[in-house]
Amino acid sequence: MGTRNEIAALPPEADLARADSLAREIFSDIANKWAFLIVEFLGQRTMRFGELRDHIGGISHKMLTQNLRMLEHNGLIERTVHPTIPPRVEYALTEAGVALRAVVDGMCGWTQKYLGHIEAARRRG
Amino acid sequence: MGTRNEIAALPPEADLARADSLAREIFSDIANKWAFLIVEFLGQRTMRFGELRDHIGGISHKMLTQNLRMLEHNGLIERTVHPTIPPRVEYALTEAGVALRAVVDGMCGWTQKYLGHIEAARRRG
DNA sequence: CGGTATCCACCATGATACTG
DNA sequence: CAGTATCATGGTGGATACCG
Repeated sequence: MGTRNEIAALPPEADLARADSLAREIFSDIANKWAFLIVEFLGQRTMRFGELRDHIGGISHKMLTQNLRMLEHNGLIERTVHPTIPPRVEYALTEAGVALRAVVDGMCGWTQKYLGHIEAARRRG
Repeated sequence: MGTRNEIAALPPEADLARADSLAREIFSDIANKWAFLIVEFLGQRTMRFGELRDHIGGISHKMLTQNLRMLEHNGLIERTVHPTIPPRVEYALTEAGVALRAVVDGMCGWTQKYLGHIEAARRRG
């Protein structure tokens, strides 16, 4: 996506949204704020469970676990357990995760770019 | 916020995630499946309420209304009422919405590209 | 430290009905 | 056709506690 031209010709991908149910299911799973934030932070570097929780902020232990499991199940992140005491568990993006990171970064960039626009819209309506 | 980033050259956008609460709030509002699907379909063309509902599929009247209001409130879509009988209401993307569409398209493309990868991951784990 | 399980409050959501 | 309101209800997600 990144530098692909505007809206010009944006074909097949478009109908993914209504396409087969598996694609739709995956799309719905991953298009949520926690998944995006996790991908964003793991995109910066590999992190441990606690680091991730602290960086994200405002996420409960349970939600983080749940989303990490979901992302792992879908092959976006890889979980490495170091059998030390205390345990050390590292999470890293897979290739698919890195690819998604580009999308999430696009969204981050979008948010920054249109922050003013949005504030203005809110004041109006 | 830190304008320096540890990784290659994925700039400031990265720390938006933890940046000011307004950006975070907007990010969290919009990073959800319904918002994405609405943006995706309105990106194809302007649509009426019912059309949108039918194209998206599986969304309740209430959820659609709610999300449309949220997107309008944030200045991503524009609502035009034609005072006919029966009423005709058209929804279209604003400039900000069109820009977000690029992101959503990226996500659609990603989903298609990694569908096989994901299926494989699911079978394994 | 990280994971799992349990409990429970609350809210998001769907269904339904009514209005303009 | 589109919007709003109301209601119930089940599921989401937070808090807590305990395990490895």
